[in-house]
Amino acid sequence: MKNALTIIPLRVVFQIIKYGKMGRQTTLKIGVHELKLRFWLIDINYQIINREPNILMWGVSESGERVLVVDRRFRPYFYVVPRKGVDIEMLKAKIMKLNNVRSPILSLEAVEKKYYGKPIKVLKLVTLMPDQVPAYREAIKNIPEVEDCLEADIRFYMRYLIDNDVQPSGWNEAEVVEHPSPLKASVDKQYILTGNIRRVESSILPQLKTVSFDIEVLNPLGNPRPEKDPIIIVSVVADGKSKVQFIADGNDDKPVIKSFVEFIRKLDPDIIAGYNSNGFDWPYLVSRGKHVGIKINVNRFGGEPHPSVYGHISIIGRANVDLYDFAEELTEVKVKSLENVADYLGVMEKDKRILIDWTEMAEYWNDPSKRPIFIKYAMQDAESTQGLAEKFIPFGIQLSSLTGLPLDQVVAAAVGFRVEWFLMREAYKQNELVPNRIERPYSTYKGAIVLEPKRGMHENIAVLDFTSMYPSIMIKYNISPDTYVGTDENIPEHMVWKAPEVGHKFLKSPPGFFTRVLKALIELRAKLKEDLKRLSPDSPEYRVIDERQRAVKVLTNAMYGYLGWTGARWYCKPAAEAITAWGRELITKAIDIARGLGLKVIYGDTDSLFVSYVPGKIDELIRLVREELGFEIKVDKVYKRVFFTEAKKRYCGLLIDGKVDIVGFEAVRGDWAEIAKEVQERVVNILLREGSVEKAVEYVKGVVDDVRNHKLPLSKLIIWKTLSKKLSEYEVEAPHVAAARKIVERGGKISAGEKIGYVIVKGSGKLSNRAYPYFMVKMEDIDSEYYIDRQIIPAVLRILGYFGVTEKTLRLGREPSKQRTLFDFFASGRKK
DNA sequence: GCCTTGAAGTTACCG
DNA sequence: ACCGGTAACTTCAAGGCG
Repeated sequence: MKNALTIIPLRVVFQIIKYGKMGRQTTLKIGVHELKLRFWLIDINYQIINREPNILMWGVSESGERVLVVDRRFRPYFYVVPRKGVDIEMLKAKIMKLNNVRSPILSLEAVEKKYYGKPIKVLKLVTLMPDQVPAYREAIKNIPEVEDCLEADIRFYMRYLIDNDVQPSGWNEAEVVEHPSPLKASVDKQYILTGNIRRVESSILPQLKTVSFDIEVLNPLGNPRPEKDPIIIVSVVADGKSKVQFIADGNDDKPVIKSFVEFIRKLDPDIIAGYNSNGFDWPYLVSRGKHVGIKINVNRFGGEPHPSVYGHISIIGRANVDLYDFAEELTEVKVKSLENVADYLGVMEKDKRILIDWTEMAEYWNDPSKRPIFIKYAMQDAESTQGLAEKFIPFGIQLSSLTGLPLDQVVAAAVGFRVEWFLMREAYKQNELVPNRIERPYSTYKGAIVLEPKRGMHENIAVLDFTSMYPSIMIKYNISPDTYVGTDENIPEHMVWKAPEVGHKFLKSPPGFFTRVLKALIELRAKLKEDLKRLSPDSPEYRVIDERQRAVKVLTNAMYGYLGWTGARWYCKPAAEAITAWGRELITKAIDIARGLGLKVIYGDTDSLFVSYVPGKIDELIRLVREELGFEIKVDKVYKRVFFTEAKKRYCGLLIDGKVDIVGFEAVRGDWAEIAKEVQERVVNILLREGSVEKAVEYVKGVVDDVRNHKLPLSKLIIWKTLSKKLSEYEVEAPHVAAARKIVERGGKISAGEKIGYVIVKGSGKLSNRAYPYFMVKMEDIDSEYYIDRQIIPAVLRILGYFGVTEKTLRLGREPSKQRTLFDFFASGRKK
């Protein structure tokens, strides 16, 4: 069955083939068999061939062949919106005067579209070459009768995907013939589209050839220079198992680069995965290649990787995926090194692998006895990368087919752009025009409510939350840019929903663009979840559909934020503002209902409420919220004990299943020293599980002692902070900025977005002066008192302070009289 | 000139 | 380059004092 014929001869069509050099073309009409080809789309681009734009779709056929499907027929276009009252035929004539042989207007027709839900007649201008679109736009938008030009900034191949409903990272069916004049491309078969192309729904993935790789550069200062520093090792994992390494002989890396390039060309992978490969490996390979005279011609056209949209590197015909892009969304991992992420995901345990800091690399490489360890380390990096690829790429594939962005782009694109491409596809299907992206000043609006927590230890607390609060609000009140009723519009009150506090109005009907999209997304997710129930959790389809429902969820939840993003095409501040206003009203009313039932409300944030766990009353609360407010609320979790300080957004609790939750505190932040986080976590555990303040205090004292005596690894003292902008842009010399400068002074390279790991050394004056990059410092230089006074004690007192523990106690000795047991502090349930 | 204080700058979290 | 709300740290400059 696997080798079943997938290319079915359909009918004989007449194919017009042009050949010959420019200006001397001969046309030939021949009969060829048209076939129906099913292929999974990996990448798409376009190329001008014979003075025509050709859409090139790179994919895998059902029978596992690499295919290139070419469509020569598609032409770029955009819309011209006439000003009110302008005669469209007159405008058409005026625009046609711009027509010329060099950039011909292929057609200019009036079409009926909708713009923000309103019917509108616009002109659709079709040109020959994609680059003529912006040229015509610039010329036309200044015509006095023209209101605006729309959709003139959509990349040609994206236009193609949208208009033909072709899905990247998914199956498509195309009516094709074998390409009469195949291009020089590394594929098994080439076809040319003669009929239709359409998407095919399927939860089966093709066998994709995947390669994971990692390069090692000998860099003495942490600042690899392509003119000098060789690529000493390239490690590769092919198809999830075969491991290959290219290792330099001495410092000559020419053979390494050359054989790696040959290897890729020969293996011809569909997906190439790296870790920070957009930021480092590919750019370095290309510039180093340039320096030593080797072309990194690894794309399916025999060309080099090149920088493309969203800061990613494009390799034509393949999906070049930088797994770091996924890691960025893993908020649990604070320092996103490959080994940390792999460890977190269970791909490769950190303490069971070789770790070599870049500072030690030269030493390992130059010492013949240590070099094998270094080589093994490099291989482990590629293996970790491969492990990450297996964890992340299935989700990326679903995001890609859902949003319509090619895999390599969707991974690199920010959330806002993913939402936007999804919306643009929907807009096309619904005959809606896409608004232009315009530059707007940043603008704020009021957000959610956060309740003042009831300080102290509470027992038996349920956490209730609204199910998808913002999407539900959007659907219920039909909030969308096209249903928004401006203050100058006169619409009867009964026809609109009016937001509390802010007073923004939205038409009750018809359903707006966002409402329709959200309903469809929510229905789709429900359907996918149903499908999951019918599948075995170990089946490949289960994984595919599960990742798909996750992708749908992510998109649904980002819809509100998108409306409030000033960079959004469908930006609509009143809509975003109304959503949060209704959200505030909702939670306030829910609190009132809870209190009315006699439930104590301990805390709440945006869409959640912490209330005393009285099952009967909770059920009643859920019912009342459903019936009186029209929203769904559910019990998310139940705490046996939960502890709040006076601070919002910070609490810790013991769940009924025995798990300890820490929210917001230092222990879950990435910018505190590991030792402080570790101690705080342990203290929280002792307190919540055992209820012993004394035990916690004793434990802290022990650690304080260890720190004083330097009885811990330096790594636990490193404070990691992101350098969010260029060094020159800082107004204040913060410690991590000062540490970063010290790296630069030493010859290292630091760029915006990097995490700086620093420690505080002994001395006087500003902290910044005493902040040094961790690799420049020895344990004996460490200022232990800083770590005790400004890291461990504050983190610990945040919790223990409530129980009467003082700084003095922790530093010097105990004050038993002042300490009470945990059970003296229950703020509820004990004093009847 | 020294010390206190509060504003400003900065980061990372919560939902 | 999805939102606002929030805690907490360090720096920095202004203001008070002598």
